Amino acid sequence: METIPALLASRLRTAVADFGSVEARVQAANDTRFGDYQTNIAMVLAKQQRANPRQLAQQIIDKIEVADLCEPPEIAGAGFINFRLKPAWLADRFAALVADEKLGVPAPATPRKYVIDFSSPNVAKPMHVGHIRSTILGDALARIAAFIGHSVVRDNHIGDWGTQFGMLLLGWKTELNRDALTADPLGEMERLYKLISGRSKEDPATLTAVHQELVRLQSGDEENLALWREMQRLSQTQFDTIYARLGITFDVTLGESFYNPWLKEVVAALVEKGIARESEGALCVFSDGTLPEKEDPFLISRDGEWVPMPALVQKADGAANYTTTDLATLDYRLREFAPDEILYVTDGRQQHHFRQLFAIFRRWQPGCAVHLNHVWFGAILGDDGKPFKTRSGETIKLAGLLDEAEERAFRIVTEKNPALDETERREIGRIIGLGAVKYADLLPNRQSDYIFSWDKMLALQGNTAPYLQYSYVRIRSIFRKAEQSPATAGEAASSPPSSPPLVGSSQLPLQHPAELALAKKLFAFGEVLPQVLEDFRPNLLCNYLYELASTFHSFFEACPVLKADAPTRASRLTLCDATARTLRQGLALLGIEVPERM
RNA sequence: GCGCCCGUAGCUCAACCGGAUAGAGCAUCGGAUUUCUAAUCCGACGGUUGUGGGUUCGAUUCCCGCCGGGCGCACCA
Repeated sequence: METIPALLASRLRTAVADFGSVEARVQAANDTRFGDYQTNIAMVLAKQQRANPRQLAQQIIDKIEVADLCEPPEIAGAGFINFRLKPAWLADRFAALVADEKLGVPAPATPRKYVIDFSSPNVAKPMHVGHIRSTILGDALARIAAFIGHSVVRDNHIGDWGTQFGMLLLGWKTELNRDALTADPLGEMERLYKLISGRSKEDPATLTAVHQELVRLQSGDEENLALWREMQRLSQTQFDTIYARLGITFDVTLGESFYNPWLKEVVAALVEKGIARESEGALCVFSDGTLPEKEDPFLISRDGEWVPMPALVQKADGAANYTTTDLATLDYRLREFAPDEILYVTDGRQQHHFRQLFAIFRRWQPGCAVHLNHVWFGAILGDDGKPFKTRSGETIKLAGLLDEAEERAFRIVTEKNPALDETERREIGRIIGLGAVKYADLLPNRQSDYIFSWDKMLALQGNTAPYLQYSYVRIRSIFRKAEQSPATAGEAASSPPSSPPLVGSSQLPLQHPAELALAKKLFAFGEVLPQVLEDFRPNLLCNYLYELASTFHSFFEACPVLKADAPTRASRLTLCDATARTLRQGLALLGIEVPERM
């Protein structure tokens, strides 16, 4: 289903063809006084041709053929062209929207294949608040891309290899508390890591022992490998528990270690192609001088001079590192999945790493058409504006955070709706608590740092998940009542709000301003979703859903549904049904569930 | 020092590749409920968009300088 702006834009393109070539952009009017949609095409064209914008606008209006869908367009301000849709067309359009399973989201011109690399926890470390944004953001993007009609591979790249295992192995062999391991495996492994890490900073002998354990692991020592596998297994169990709670799945879960067999080849290929060379014992990639200095990821300015900032692909001790693994991973993904796009959802501190990685890859495989995107995000901060930690300076564990969210939500449900039995209150608390956490994380612009606040996150007023869920609940309540009361012929959608159109297109008298506002807001779902994927910004979807919910609540207050006369009642029920479906689908795309009552 | 990001209402944040009178929520104040869930709605208050220039019909948005903050800067990932 084509969106309204796309429809108007195509009409504009035809009308403007004689005047020059310019991209026709149509957007929803920001004020109903101006109509429903607007374009600044005449002003853009006028600037291009040093012509009078209002005159050009008039010429465009004279030529454009839109009489079937809107009133004669009007010129306003410096040269805006405003469109006001005809009520009859609006009604037809609304009927089509209601009948559309995808709620007006247009099919992509060319479906693409996305590999989305997100979450990426580390073995032997509990998942903490630092993992939440990658996990939730990546999941939302995956859901959105799939819903639009792209194909998606969800790829969890586990940190299962690296120098931390030297510490863990030594700790495991010398300090392991079996009971603690049984009770809380990740807590115990974390304790061991911290213990040895602290000790090795002061004691050279410990440091040597740590290094020996690492070397033994890397050279294939059976005992160490077995312990390492045990740590992996215990960790994966914990990850799976968290992902199950969050409703998140992966198509591919592979550790960094999986790519070890290819590391030598990658390095050899880079050397052979002259991309990497030896420097201070390490193998490095230097600038090839094709980029301006400021944009070159292999240069850095020191004291007014541009000096090399190479990327290491092999350390002086012969071991590979992060960059090498990422190159091997990238190559593997291309061979295995042949994606059009790869998304790396990580925090913003890794921007330089990915710029280097992408640049090396382009030199290594110049013909490859894949788009590489570093979808980065800002930090989560505490009240003090510093990285979010507990009072004692510990990182906040994800499992505990989710527990607390559910518990707080449960207490609120109990307070608001004590009549429900405890099982149901628990379930509602779970849905609301998890929804609140996810929504609070997705709402800010992803590149901003944001301040974590329990109160804000679980606030039930304002732009929050519970507010959106409540809109849905109110609608469901209407339909429950509609079933009880003697329904007039042929309406009353029963349980799942995915019903077919309740009435025919000719019977949708959208007249009340609140009805029209709601219908127009519903049209916008299909306009917003592609934008979300364009810049990987789910916050646009959050804002849309909030506006939709807010528009619905206004409608709900202004327009009685069940008490309205027959044709109005039917059209209002249809509005409610479409709103419920859009809210439920929109929240589902953010990984958020809706309760039937709350 | 250099690079990236940021600076918008008392607080937390928006603003769709430059668009019309910069929007929300929280907080504060005032109103609405015998009516489909008041976890709601309606209204008021609140701004020199850090600062100084520039480009433009038009700038929170683009360019330059300055002030302030965060992050990063070769053998960790």
